[in-house]
Amino acid sequence: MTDYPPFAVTVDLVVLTVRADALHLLLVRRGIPPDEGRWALPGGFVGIDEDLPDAAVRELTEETGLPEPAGHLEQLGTYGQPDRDPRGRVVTVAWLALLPDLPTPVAGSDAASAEWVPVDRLTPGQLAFDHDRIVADGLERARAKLEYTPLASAFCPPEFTVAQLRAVYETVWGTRLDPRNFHRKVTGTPGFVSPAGRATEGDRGRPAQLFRRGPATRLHPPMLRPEP
Amino acid sequence: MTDYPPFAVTVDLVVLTVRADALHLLLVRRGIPPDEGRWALPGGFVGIDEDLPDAAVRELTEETGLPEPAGHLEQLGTYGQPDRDPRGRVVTVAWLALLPDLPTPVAGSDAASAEWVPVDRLTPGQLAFDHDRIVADGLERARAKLEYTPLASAFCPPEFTVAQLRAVYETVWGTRLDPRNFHRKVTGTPGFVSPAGRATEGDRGRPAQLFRRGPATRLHPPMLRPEP
DNA sequence: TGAATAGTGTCTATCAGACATTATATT
DNA sequence: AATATAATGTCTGATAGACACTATTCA
Repeated sequence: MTDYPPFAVTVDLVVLTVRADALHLLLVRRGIPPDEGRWALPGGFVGIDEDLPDAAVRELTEETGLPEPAGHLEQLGTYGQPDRDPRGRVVTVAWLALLPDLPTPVAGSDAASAEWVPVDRLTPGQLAFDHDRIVADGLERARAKLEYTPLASAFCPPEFTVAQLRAVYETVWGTRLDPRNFHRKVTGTPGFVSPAGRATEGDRGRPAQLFRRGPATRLHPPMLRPEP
Repeated sequence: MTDYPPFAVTVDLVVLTVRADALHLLLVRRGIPPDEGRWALPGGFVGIDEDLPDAAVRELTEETGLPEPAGHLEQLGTYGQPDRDPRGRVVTVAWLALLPDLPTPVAGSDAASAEWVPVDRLTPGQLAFDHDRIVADGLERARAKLEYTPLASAFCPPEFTVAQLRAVYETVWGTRLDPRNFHRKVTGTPGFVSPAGRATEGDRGRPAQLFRRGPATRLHPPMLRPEP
């Protein structure tokens, strides 16, 4: 193994959630050089005996302060331009996490400086390293996956209403969807959602039925974005 | 950098092509331990100053003997289980390549032992390392991408007929598609293909119009796989 | 002329989008 | 009662699947 060039390997996380009708991204302010004081994706080095998904889950739980990572976690892509990190040759495996809005604000061991930032407030060049591009790729992946998979429910608590699910689509896509057609579509797509049997109470208006995630892993037919 | 665990980083390639109405995968027979003599994906170590896409293109051209990588190349995913390589901690960035059937057989510098293998002849456990899983992921990615992108044309030469394109879909998906509906769909989807203005000659039957790849990057509406 | 392949047309069930209507809660 | 939200129903145009038919070549 000494024959081969030595790399450092990190994981970085694009953690998205929907809160207050805006798509939010979890960012940390870097406390050490390089790029000290700038916003960056949460992440860190992979242990020499640690599997990549384990490293991603570890960073996610550390940064969010949640014992169990609810929601969804998938590999996004690997970024390894030779000059992307001034410390040397660092290849990062980026992960995309979709989480329900957390009841408690972020408070983990490393998360003193972690914050949810609305994605439409991000400006190019604002993030450290090549994290701008990683975030852009993560957003596009999330938007595309909502079309063909039931992953929108990963943004919701275990039980949710059709209106909540619709708000996820509208927020992630930045579009408006007809509530009646959306309701028909969601309840008519096999395995998308399963009735929980209960209903909401205490709100204005007629109570809404609660649903859980259904067994489907892909949507047939897909929920296509409205064309511009 | 000496503080961080040292990894080796490789690229591995899932190279697919359609020939003789069967989906083929490019494999090499390993000439050195570990797993000497077994089939494996083409690939190799990334240079310490080499970008990841450059390493993938380099391996692809070396193994296929083609100066320009026609077709399509995209990152597939990164695999880094601690025990996946007995030589030590090796993380591999896998790439998916879709190529037109090569006029000349594979003949590159390292490619003395490279061969096209029909994918339905692969048996579990046949490949070295964790390459079984990487191939499975690559196949699923290719099958899924044919639904929502015009990438099927990456399997075709620069000019192709609708029937050739249909053969790609049928081969990759392992299904039969109605030639008439397929023709209507392909020519009716904006930007999927552009007429080349010429036609085939010398075959049996009516000559077919030739097309080139269109400008679209995604298909609207998608070409959905028939449900089983 | 017959065989083979390319391409067009037609019919029908299904689906998406637009929008009216009914249902059930709070204030 | 007025208002707000949930859920269902109706209509229309577009699309997918099934399949008849026409077009153009070679043998």
